[in-house]
Amino acid sequence: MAQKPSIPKGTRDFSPAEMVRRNYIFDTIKGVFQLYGFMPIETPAMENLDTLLGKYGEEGDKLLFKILNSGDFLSKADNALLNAGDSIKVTNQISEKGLRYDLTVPFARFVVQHQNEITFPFKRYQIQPVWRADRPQKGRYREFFQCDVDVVGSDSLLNEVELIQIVDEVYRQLNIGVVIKLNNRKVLAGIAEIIGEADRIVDITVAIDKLEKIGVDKVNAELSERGLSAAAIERLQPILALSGNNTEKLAALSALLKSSEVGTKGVEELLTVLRITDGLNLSTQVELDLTLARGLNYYTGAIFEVKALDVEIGSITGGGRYDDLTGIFGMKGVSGVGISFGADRIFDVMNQLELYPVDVTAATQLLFVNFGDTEVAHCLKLVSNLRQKGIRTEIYPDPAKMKKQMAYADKKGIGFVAMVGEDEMSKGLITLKNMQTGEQTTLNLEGVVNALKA
RNA sequence: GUGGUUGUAGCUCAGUUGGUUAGAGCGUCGGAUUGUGGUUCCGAAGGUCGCCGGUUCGAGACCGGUCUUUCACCCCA
Repeated sequence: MAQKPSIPKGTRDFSPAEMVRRNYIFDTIKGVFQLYGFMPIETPAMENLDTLLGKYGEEGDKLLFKILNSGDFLSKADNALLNAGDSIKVTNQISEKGLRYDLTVPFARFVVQHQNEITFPFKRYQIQPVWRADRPQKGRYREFFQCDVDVVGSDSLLNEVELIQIVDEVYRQLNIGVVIKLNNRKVLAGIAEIIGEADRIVDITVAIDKLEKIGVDKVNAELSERGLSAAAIERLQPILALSGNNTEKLAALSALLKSSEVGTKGVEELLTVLRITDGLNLSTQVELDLTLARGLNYYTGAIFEVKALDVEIGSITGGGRYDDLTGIFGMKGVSGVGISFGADRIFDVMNQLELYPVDVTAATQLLFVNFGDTEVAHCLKLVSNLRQKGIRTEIYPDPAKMKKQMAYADKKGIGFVAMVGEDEMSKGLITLKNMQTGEQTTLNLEGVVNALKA
């Protein structure tokens, strides 16, 4: 063996057995999306860098995969910058395209670009890979699939509720136990406002997002490190200490945020969403979580995150409302809300918990043994006939030894083998072997169909 | 981007304080069985020990770099 070929860090190959399982996940998600009236779109893997840059924060920009310009790209670069080793500025000169980082921003670009062809509210879903130049880690890949559903052009909170229903339905079908965490950016803005640090909302949210993980003391320490005043941190404490069920938390929050207009609006939104979902008999628990703040900073209203209950793997679905994403591309006043299912993490969860139904295989049902040219010519007709009846049928391509052909069927998990040699040909029959029981019977075509359909 | 971890046959892994020709199980291929798989038996193929450099009479083992794996941090699906 010379050098072993390999694939880039953080990417994966998927075998047939894995693809069958992944497709089960994609098909389930797609099915639910369609049930709620969403239509598919696709966008290119690469976007112009100016579409992507500046939408995900400073960190996000760093994690973008950039594509080198074609041709003699160095000739257009500034030698002074090259010699100075200024990677960032040189990058701008030699790269103008990048791989998409998520599906939401390309979607916003799509909406603006096609606004005259779109009927609003526009409900679309999109299942495609995205790329992030992150360091791989548990449940973290550099290439992974997102399954996005978004509604743009409607302010109604009914959309938020429908997204929660979709989450509930998808995970009910996949049989994954989850909790839906809900928060609202306006509430977070309100909190920042009443503690007198309205412009530090990002620092505040990033820190309190870690509450559950590192505890209140370390959160306070981090807030202090991020430059928040001791007085502000002091005023934040009642909020960090909030407890009880959703209703109790919201009541307390409502009082705390009374003086903040935006905060009060956020509380109202949460109340509305929770009131409606309460009446829907969902099997998934919806939990108000004020520490839920991570995620893209273009969110302006609801924020969602879904965590698996039985596997430690970070969030498997996330999303929220963004009031002005299209504004960045020159189309004001269009609000959108959406969520994204992380297919690769869902795949990991399903694998760990072995949650696939037994019949999730698209394996061949019937293999015809190849006995030679004459027999093949005869069998091909039978094969076509069976395929037309919807039976997944193949014929072994080479006149190999029986043993080899049988072993092939065995390893591929093919349930039945058909043998048609001279004898069967002359009688117009088929010898059918059940690979599980070893039982063998000679039937006509109709008999084979019945045996396979049973 | 920062810090730790990993790398030996297709896969999972042994390999002693540095010492001749690097092993096992599983898998693959062939045969026992030229119209019968799973079990059994026999046999074979398959390695630049991740890569590059260094120390040494001698390196799979030690040192440095690099890539890869994996985990944490930042951040995030």
